Amino acid sequence: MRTRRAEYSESTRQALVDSAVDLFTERGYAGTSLDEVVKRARVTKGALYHHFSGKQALFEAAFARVETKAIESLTAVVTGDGEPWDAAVAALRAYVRKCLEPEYQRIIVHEAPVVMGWERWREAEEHFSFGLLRTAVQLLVDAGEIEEAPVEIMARLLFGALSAGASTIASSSDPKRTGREVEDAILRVLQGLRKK
Amino acid sequence: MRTRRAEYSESTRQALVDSAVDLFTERGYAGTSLDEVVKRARVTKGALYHHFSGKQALFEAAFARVETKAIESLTAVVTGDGEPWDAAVAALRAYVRKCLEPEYQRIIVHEAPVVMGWERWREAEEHFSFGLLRTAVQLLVDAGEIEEAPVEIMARLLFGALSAGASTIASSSDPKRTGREVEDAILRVLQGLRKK
DNA sequence: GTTTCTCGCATACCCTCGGTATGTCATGAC
DNA sequence: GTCATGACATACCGAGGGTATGCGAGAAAC
Repeated sequence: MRTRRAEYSESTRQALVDSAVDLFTERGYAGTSLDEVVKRARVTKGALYHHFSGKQALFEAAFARVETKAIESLTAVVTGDGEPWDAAVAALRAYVRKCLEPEYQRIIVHEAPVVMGWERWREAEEHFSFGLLRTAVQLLVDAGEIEEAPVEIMARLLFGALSAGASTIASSSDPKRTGREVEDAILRVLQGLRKK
Repeated sequence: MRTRRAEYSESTRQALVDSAVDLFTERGYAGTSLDEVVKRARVTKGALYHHFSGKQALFEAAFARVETKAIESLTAVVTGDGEPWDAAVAALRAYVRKCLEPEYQRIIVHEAPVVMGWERWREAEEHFSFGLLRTAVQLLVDAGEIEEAPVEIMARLLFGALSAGASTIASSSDPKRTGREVEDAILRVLQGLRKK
């Protein structure tokens, strides 16, 4: 039986992470002060330091929150029914759409590599979206849809291209048109890799 | 006739930018304090604030320094002699090599999008490496080597993929092997876009 | 039911660092 | 030689991350 105290504690922690996600999305890591985070969560810094060792740890919790939510929706797409090719195309589309969400783009794509450092970010991503993307590429290779290739590398290039594409769409004056162009370009690249 | 004062002033400014490049490369923007930059340049903060409106302006000067140097070497490759196809391949190779340089990777690829904000970074890159990469893609389209396509978008995806590839090489335990794999993968992608 | 313990906070404080305001002096103009 | 200017140097301030300590609500023990 879970105590009321444990419940309150967890609720406070959630509120802190929720507030951090909102503020990091809006202002970035450097532009967000811990005082604002705690104010928004209706606690004080003591509570924050009780749950997290510092600002970076809070960021990593925010990162994990956003990515956990992301892979919930992406996993079904990657491992779903249908031809491997169609599943891969659907996964890439879904990933681009995910990158268009403000919190994913700001926290995962833009801020995390710098805040966490590239290597730590890369390592974390193995268990989240990048891991899924690599699975999608692996499934294509296994199904014989594309030539044998170092899956890791191919997935890395795709990951870089997709997030660049999404950032381009997000900052476009005509996101619909840019979105179609990005999608077409990605499909062309993928088609070019396909075995005949 | 240039005065001695003007000369000293320019020398001080250079020293500040040089120091900033070194420290931003080593520690990133957030991890570099202005006191360290001025100490390394053998001046005080008054001098820094005379030449730059703040830390961000100093970063932008560092960015411009690193990119100006980068395009010096990249321009010849993009617009050099030889078949358009070969020139494009050479340009991509040269760009990956450039991304492997610690200062380019840290300041341009990792830090700038966050410090300057994605849109400001993108705008600045139009006049630097990205602009050159787009030229390379444009030359391929003009020469009929690849199908008609929105050059801007294709260049953006490539830019994202190449910098992700370079970051992967830089953090690899076997950079030589990873380097070859990245190169092969990029060539395959490019080959897949080629008109038959 | 009462007392004691624990831990989840709240508060006060400290130091670093980006930025501001003011003063000084080396250089250049006349 | 005198005066003006601008290229600095220095002192100061407040924001913000982090540390240390105290308090009290909830849980456990009796």
